[in-house]
Order: sequence, then C-alpha cells, then structure tokens
Amino acid sequence: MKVNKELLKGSTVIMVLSLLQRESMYGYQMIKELEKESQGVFMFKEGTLYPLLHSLEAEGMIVSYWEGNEGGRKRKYYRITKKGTSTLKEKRQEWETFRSAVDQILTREAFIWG
Amino acid sequence: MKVNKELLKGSTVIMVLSLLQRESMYGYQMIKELEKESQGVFMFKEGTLYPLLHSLEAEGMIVSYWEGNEGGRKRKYYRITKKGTSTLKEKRQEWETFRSAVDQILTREAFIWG
DNA sequence: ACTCATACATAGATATACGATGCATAGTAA
DNA sequence: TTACTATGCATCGTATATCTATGTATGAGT
Repeated sequence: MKVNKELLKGSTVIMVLSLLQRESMYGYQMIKELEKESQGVFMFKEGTLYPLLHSLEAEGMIVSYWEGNEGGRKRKYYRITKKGTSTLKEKRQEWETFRSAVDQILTREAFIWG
Repeated sequence: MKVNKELLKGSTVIMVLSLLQRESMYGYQMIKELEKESQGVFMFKEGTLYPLLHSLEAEGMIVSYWEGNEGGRKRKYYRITKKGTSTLKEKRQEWETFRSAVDQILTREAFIWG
C-alpha cells in the first residue's frame, strides 16, 4: 500500500462495490484489478478482502456462486445485488462529500486578501 | 459527522496540521473551525482531538503554550513546528495520491468504446 | 522435486475514532 | 438563587476495520 493504510478505512466497501458494478469478479481478481487500476496504490490483502466479501454477502449487497475454469481450481464469483447498487450510490455521494470537505480544509489559503 | 466515520481515519492528522499551518489555535477553536469550514461535515469530538494533539506534540509536530484571555479560562494554544510543516507536506502528497486512486476506481466506465 | 502464482479462508494483533464522563469558568434565563 | 448553556481541557473504555501470519489446495514451469 503506497498510502497510509488508515486512509483506506471506510473506502474499501465503495471500491469493491464499484468494481462489481462493472462486472462480476472473484476475490483474487479484485485484488489484482484494484492494484492495476490504482497503479499500485491499493494492494488489498486477503485478510482484508475475504472477510469483507463475506460480510457484504451477509448484508445482501452481493451474492456469490462457484464457477470452475478449465485447468485450475474453482473460483468464487461475486455479483452485485440491487441493494448493493443502491448502497453504492449512497456511498459515492458520501465520498464526494468527504473529499470536498477535506479539500476545502487543505486548500484554504492561510491569508485572504480583499 | 455527516459521513461514515471510518472515512475520517487517517485524515485527522493532515487536517489538524493544515489548520495550524494557517495560524496557531487552541483545541476547542479547531473543533469549531473544522465544523464551520467543512459546512458541518467534520465535527471532531474531544475524545478524538485532544489525544491526537497530545500525540502530535509528543512527536514534535506541534508545540503548546498556555495563554490567558480576559474573562474566561486559560487556553492551550498549539503552534506547528518545522517538523510538522514538513510532515504536512508529505501528507498532502499522500492525500493527493489516495484521492486520485479512489476516483480512478470510482469513475472508470463499466464499458469502454473505441 | 521444488518454487511460484493462483485461490479461498480464518484467528489474532493493532490502530484509531467515538461515546461517556469528569472538572472548571462564565454568561444568561427562569 | 438556581439552572442551563457554551466554552475549554482531559481521560477511559469500546467498537470497528485493516493487517499480519498462517493454513489449505491446485497447476505451471524449471
């Protein structure tokens, strides 16, 4: 992880749901995809992702199904549900609010003229 | 707090240092200032801020000094140090990296044409 | 045979913000 | 006089979420 891992807290759910909104994926694939798309900023650990997927499934945000691929072990795919889509929408709004607020604090000039 | 409190994790330090970069402040003032500037998004609790200030002081990022004001109890002001300024610079860069990476994941289109 | 990448999973450690609470001063309303 | 509110600093215990470490298993390449 290239950034303070604490920064990540609270944003893992939105990222996972966002990935699954595009297409159904299996856990390992999500880890690789996130690392690739963020240019190595996000490197989810199994200990982070798998428990998260299980809890999202328990909450009905996503559903899982096993699928076998030729030569290789079976993969557990996850698909986003309607509830998950609606939650993602809320979380996107929340992220916008948060991001704007932080930027507001950080970019405010020390002194104001006029 | 208007957003998921977990989102806040990892960004408290940068916000406090950012405030103190502009001017020296006392704890209570920081809480009010953050709430005002973020339009109520950030409402730091005493249980969050004071321990944070103490640890930042222990790390040499900030220094404190008491100052009495007429009519009213003394206030403990905090001033940012050179080390704090340099840390703030790093954390700003870290925030930029994080923010860009999250946005990259969130704004990616589900399907790409061309 | 051995190593590496793939693939899912869990237990325990750690970090951090919050809720609750306490103490103290000053102004204001009942 | 009393009570409430805002101000102002502080700490303790709790909840939550991520990471570290570890385990199991398969297939490909050397």
